[in-house]
Formats: sequence, structure tokens, C-alpha cells
Amino acid sequence: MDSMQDAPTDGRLSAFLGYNLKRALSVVQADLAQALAQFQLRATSFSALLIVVERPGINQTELAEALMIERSNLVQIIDSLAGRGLIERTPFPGDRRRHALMPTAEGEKLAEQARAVVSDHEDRVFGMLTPRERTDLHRLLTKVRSV
Amino acid sequence: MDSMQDAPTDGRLSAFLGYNLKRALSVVQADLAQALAQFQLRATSFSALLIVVERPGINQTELAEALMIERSNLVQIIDSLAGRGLIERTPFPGDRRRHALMPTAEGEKLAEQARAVVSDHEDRVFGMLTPRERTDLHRLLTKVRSV
DNA sequence: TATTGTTATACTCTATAACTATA
DNA sequence: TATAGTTATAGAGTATAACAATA
Repeated sequence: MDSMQDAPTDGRLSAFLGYNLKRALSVVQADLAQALAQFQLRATSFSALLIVVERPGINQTELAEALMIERSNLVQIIDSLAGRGLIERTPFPGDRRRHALMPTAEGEKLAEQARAVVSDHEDRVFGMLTPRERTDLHRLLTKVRSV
Repeated sequence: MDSMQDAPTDGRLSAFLGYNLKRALSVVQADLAQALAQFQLRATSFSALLIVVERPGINQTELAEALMIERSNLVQIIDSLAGRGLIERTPFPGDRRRHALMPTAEGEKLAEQARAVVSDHEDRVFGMLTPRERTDLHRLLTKVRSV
């Protein structure tokens, strides 16, 4: 059969989708980390910044839910972004427990620059896929993640 | 257009393939960890055991390369599997620096049981995909991971 | 009583440097 | 000099419990 694959060094593990998912992600993450280093952003702080720019006024509980991380682990990420003047914790109208997270002008500018760099990164690491394959992969991953 | 998606709470982040890759993997990993808990195996120790069963006599450097992890981080994984009598470090013929890793009978048995459980796990987390979609996803991930 | 943000803590995963014994 | 296995360590990611302020 010409659908036989060359035996990879990780053998039948390669038959598992989950294993290939992990190996693919590790390739992508390594390139992304390098791409974001110039902005001193990690993957999660980039994601957090992007959402604050897109949904100004969001609070930390909502942001943690959107990113699917713990509230407690978000604190230091917000601390870092706020410390660099990229976002601000402002009073939340009508509820003094909450902080309305707002991007600064500088934060919006950096978010846009970083977004372009991440777009280039995606073209790089997914460049071996045809446009059709990329939309297929996107659709399949979306299905899996929303189980 | 009916290809419009409902706006997800993570907004335009969802347009990035890498982000969906990460979210999909986190769903898969959570289910896998639960599935392997009954064997007191983690994802990586399961993978290591499977490869030793498949490639008896492999040494630690080769195993680390096959799993794409650091040799140093493999040591405790091997310690744990060996401590449970699932594999053994045996003398490597002709080179006393190396260990030839060999599965025990019990190790082979557990590997087979765990493999079946992981197969069920994959049917569970990828069950919303058609067989065709699953092979498509496998092919696309293999392309990405081998960049 | 419940929620928001926060602190502290612990566990896993990952990466690097340095050591030993062997080659 | 180089390689295989090992130890120690530090950074990052992740999860849980508990607290103060506020609702």
C-alpha cells in the first residue's frame, strides 16, 4: 500500500492524534515565543492585551474566563501589562470590587504591531498548508476545542 | 454570509490557528490525564513506556530524542517506570556508558492495557469528527509538526 | 452569603549547566 | 575530547486555598 508511512522514531505513538497535536503545538509555540520576544510579550500576555484592546472595560474575572486561565494566575499578567503602561485598571462604574481594564494608546499601538508579527509567524509555521488546508485545520480544531 | 461565526468571548484570537491548537490540546490533555490516572501514568511516561515496548534495547538518549524531551528530564521518568518494575535498565552490549531499556512482562501488559484506554480516550475527544475528518486532521498535524 | 481581586503555595513541565564514568 | 547518564536548579505554566474589600 502506498499509504504506508515511513516508521517515525516515535513509532505507533504517531498514530495518536493527541500526540501529534502536542508535537505540532510545540513547534508552533517555539516560533511564537521567538516572534513575541521583541515585544517582551509571552503568548498569554499577548492574548490578554489583544482581548483588552478588543473589549475595553472587561474585568479580570471575565478576561480569565475568555483566556481559560485562573483568575489568580491572571493577576501577575495584568500587573506586568499595567506596569509597562499598556493597559490600566480603572474604576468599574457601579461596582467597586471590579476593575475595568482599559488599553492605553501605547497598548493599542503595541497590540497592533504584535498582531501583525503573529500573523507573519502563522504564515511561517502554517505556510506548508494550502489556504484550503488552513481553513480545514481551523475548522477541525474549533470542533475539538468546543467539546 | 452563513460562514459567519458567533463572536467567541476570546474574539479575534480565535482567528489564530496556534491559539486554537492550544485550546484544543488543553481539552485533549485534560481527558487524557484522567484516562491515564488509573495506571498512575502521565502522558509522557505512557509515551516512554510505549516506545520501550516497541523498541526494546533503546537507550535513554535515543528515547529522549524520539520523545523530543531533554535527556535530563527523562531520567526521573525512567526511574519511575523502573521503580514500578515496568521497564529495566540493562547493560548495553559493547558500551558500558549506555543502558539498554527493556520492558518487563508486566510493562508490556500495562502498555497494552493503557494503549486500549488511550484509544478509547481518542474516540471520546475526537468522536465529533468523521473518520475522514480524523485522518485529515492527522495529516495536517503531521505536516505542521515536521516543519 | 457571594463575588472580585489578590496572595501564597505547590506541582508539573521545560531548559541549562555541570558532574561522573566511560569511550 | 566527546558521549551517556545523572544531578541540581531555575523559569514558566497551572491549580487550589484562603483572605480583604465590596456587593
